Amino acid sequence: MHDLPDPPGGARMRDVARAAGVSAMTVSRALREPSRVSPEVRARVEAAVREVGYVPNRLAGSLSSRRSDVVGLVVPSLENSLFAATVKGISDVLRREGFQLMIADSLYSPEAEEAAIRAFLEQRVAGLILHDTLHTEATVRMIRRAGVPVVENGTVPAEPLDMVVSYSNREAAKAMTRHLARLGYRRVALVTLPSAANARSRDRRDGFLEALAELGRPQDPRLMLEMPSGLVSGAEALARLMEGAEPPDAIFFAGDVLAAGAVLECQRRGWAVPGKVAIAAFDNVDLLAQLNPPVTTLRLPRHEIGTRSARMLLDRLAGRQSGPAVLDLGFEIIQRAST
Amino acid sequence: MHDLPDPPGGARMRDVARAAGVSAMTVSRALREPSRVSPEVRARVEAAVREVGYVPNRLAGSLSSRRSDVVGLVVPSLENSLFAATVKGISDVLRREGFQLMIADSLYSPEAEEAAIRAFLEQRVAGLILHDTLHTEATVRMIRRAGVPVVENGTVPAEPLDMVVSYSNREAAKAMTRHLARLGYRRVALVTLPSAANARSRDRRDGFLEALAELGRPQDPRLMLEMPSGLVSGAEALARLMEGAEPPDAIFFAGDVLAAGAVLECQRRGWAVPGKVAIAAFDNVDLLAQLNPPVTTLRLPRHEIGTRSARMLLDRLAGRQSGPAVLDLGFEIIQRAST
DNA sequence: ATGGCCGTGGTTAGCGTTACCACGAACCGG
DNA sequence: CCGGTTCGTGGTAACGCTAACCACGGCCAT
Repeated sequence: MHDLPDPPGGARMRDVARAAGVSAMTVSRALREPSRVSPEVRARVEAAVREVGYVPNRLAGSLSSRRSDVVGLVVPSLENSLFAATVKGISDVLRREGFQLMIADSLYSPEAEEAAIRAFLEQRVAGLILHDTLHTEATVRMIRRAGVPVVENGTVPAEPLDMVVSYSNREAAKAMTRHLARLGYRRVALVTLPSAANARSRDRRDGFLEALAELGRPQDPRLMLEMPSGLVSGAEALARLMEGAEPPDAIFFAGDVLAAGAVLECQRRGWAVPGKVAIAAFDNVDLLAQLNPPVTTLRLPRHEIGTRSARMLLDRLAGRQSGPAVLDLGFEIIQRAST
Repeated sequence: MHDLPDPPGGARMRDVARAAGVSAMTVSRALREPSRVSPEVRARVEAAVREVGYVPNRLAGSLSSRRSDVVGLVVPSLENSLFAATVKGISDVLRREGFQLMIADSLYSPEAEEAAIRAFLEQRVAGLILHDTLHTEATVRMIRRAGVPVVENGTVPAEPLDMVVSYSNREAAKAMTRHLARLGYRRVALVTLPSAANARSRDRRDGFLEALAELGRPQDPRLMLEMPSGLVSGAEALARLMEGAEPPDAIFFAGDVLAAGAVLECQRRGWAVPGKVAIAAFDNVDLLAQLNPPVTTLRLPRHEIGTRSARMLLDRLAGRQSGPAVLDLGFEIIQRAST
């Protein structure tokens, strides 16, 4: 909280009004509903605005009108480029509609998310977009009480808070697992991010297991691994899985850039991919297409999740849409040379 | 701009006051300066806050106090992970100090930046952090008039608006060019991002040329190329440079992931790096360390730029620091196997 | 002509908070 | 034991804007 040096240049609406020879109310109208003001007055007001360098005070405006044009967004991490695509999609839509974006990271912690959401509600955001679907009880209560519309993004949750725009992590993992089986791989391993604080990881693991069950294959704990995020981590996962007694013939890296790290490690070890082991990834980062070999992966509508989330939120705010809604945007398998 | 559904759950300060049996003013104090209120009253107020589910309205608070706890940040792109590190640094500091982050992308356009800044000033942000140093005249006027503190980040500008936290793109490019010369490379090529709307690219080119001049080497236009961002683009740059009559023996990719794209292309073509051609990059993205061979690059203090920028801004807001200041955080060469 | 109605602009009363000042009660040294 | 601090609290007036009325003049239809 700190000083707002308005004083010297801070022209207020009444200064504009004086300069234009009208009342403050007319200035307000000329700015927000130009059609309700005569053309001459409108021109005088516009000239006066430029003359005095007026910058409207939305704090005052929002307080008075009880509306806000700020949307709060919480992502698990600001550094992960996967979320960046979604953020970009959100921002694109908000900009066009004249909304502002307030952003915070939850660090994958529901408590940190709660703090961020509380701060957003204090700023009286018009709506929230949350990239995690796991919330504390206090968070849910707070949001309900505030009556603010919410879009959740990370996966398709069992009990949506309000609106949802996502793809299904479970279905995506299941589809890729089946795909690998169809290609003839018999021992498919799964590497996920730590599932403890990450519902998406759990969903992917569930999808993987479901596919195995459908295929009538046994679960083999030696073929499942949790690894932290990062290229190095992917290389290590590869090493660990391959040095076992019955190594996998295919590895599905269900997260982040793990798969890329593994492919690069295969290069170093001189292992043929998919000759020695096939590798599949979860997210279509462009690096995967450029690796040697290019990596089979899923195309997830990251950017569209952003645009549709923002649009859905704004529709609700504009009263164009009413109830909760769940939008599953699906996914697509991109078969490349690595499998 | 849309409806703020305060009504049902929207407890105001006076509701808390009533529940606690004190005046609204006392509630305000209990919340902001607990030490100035007796322990019993403080406890009653805290209980009342929980009881009625009170969420302070910072719009009203800021309007009244003429302070704000929101910082506006403009980055060129929300998708580029290079900026993500800086954003993260900023966010980390702001969170700890109880500030909020409003973010927008300029798309590398000064006009879009102007629009974003105007919107931020309308929201009465306490300060601005700008990742570009190229601004329209109107932008400069607006910021000056608003009297809001600003930190610029992208490079060390000729005429700082206010405060600056950065490394010098020119010095960094110069250092890497000298480094390559020292390693014995005779024909060093430079690939930059399009310099038209990107002051950083120009700075890097200037640094490169300065180094050549110091080394007494001629400029060779066939050894300079501008390419858009991306891995594919790096591969193409490599191809173009190498198919010339007198190809370079080293290429300095001064931006983004171009270098990575080039190394991957070399793998595909079976070209030894650095046997056939040496490759150096500009930014220390972790991919570069994992490629085969690992790529020589610069370590730039991206995260620290964020933390220091935020801290400098908050120091100014707290009156702990006064004048403009330029902080050059330097860089470091990481020599790896690719050169 | 005259009543009503639109199109325009002004007036008033907040929005929910904080700054500022006032006030009474304890407290304290001379 | 009394004038002056200090401490804790409350009242009031903004902060800059907008919602909701209200006023006024001109215009048409009857």
